[in-house]
Amino acid sequence: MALATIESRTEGAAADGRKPRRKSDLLDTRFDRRLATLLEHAARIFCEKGYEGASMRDLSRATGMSLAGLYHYFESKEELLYLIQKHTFRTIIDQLKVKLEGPSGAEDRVRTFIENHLEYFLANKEAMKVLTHEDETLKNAAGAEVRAIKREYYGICLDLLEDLRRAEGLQFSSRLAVLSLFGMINWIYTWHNPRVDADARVMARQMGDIFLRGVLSPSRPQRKSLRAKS
Amino acid sequence: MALATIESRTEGAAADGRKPRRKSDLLDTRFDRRLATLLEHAARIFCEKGYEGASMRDLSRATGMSLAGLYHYFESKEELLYLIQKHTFRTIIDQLKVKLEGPSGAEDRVRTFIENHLEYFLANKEAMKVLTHEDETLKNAAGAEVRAIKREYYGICLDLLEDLRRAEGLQFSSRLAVLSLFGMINWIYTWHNPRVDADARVMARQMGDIFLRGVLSPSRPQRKSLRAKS
DNA sequence: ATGTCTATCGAACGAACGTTCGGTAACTTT
DNA sequence: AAAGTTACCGAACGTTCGTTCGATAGACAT
Repeated sequence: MALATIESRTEGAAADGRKPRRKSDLLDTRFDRRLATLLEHAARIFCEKGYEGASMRDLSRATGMSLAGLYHYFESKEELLYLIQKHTFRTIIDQLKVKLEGPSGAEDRVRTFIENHLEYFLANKEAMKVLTHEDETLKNAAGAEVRAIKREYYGICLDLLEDLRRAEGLQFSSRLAVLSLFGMINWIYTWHNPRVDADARVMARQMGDIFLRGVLSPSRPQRKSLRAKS
Repeated sequence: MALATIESRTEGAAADGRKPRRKSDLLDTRFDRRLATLLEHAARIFCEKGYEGASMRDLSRATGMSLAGLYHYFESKEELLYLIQKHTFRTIIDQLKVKLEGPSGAEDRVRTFIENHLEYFLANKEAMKVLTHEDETLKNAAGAEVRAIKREYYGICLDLLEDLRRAEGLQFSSRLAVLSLFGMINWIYTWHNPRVDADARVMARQMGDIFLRGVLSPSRPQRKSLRAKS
């Protein structure tokens, strides 16, 4: 039930039932800009204390806006999380699609995927941690919508890997490959330290090496018996 | 301050300041057994709703024990999380050490690590998700202790990988390798479905293949130029 | 039989939570 | 100048939270 409002708010003002706006859309963008900075603060707070652990009073304190004033920009704490997750996911997907537009080899395309993910992840650590960590937090319609976007992202990666598998004439479980890759590149939010770790470009190169060699190498004969089997 | 109590409770009753127990230790084990089942229920609830989202009333309902009665077995919700995390981590490490006792090749030892991790993970999904997901939740002394155990576990894996690197005369960043591996094997809690995915043994084999080939393969010449670089 | 210890409970406490209400001051449109 | 809209606020509401208090009933020791 909340989703209807959510969607009308975020999917273009022209579609909803209100009167046509006569003022310049400057006011519209002022609203949007203010909302955007609220979302930024919220992402930081959700990142630091977790969604459940964060309070509206935390956000009020961080933004200097009164508790009641916040509700002028969204209608619930849940919608806050929804807006953060949806925007973050859409942005990373849109950015990826642009980078995949030109023709390129199957391996390069997978490397582009990894690089795009890590670049966006490290440039938007807080929002990406909220996206990753609060994966199962949203329920109902809003949760379903975010989960659908996630499936789209997963599907793109799966397609890239299956293209690669076909191009190289190899055999491996695409599902396991995607999920292993996602593990590698998502887990990063638990450990990456910009003062000791390389930047996104370099790390995409290194992780891409590990993953792609692992997936592309022919299975070499086991040096030793791998435990009793058959 | 809470940690002192926590430690005296969990590190053997003989060391604390109480009178020597005259009753048979049957009562002691009854207490411990009851506590253990409470911890099991708590792990399931923390797993389902997250630590912050779970309430003591949830635990009371799930166990059939009154809200007040729970506090006979631990002194705070925080200690509950601490006990779950500490016990889970210690058990997986102890189990690993046993399996690593015999002499074996460097690669097999890494495979043993992966297999042990996945086996324990899938056999104790709930506790392991709580361990993984509520990584940064505990603060102060209890948090520091769990973090120290985690560092021990990380260190074991790092040593195994450096042994392997030396044995094979290869060059790769051990830090990145460990953390990539941890990503692969920890991320599993977000997707593993026993009805569609293989069991721990098989998955350890497959993930081990990807990871080890990736780390062990010599860097093959790039088929295509990898973007403009130099 | 009496006193101590263990396990448990109903009821309550104060704090914090997400959210709402009624108002106000500034700005826009008429 | 009047009317309407937008952007906010202080104060409160009802709920839920983690935790504590005082009591009780059985088990065990003296």
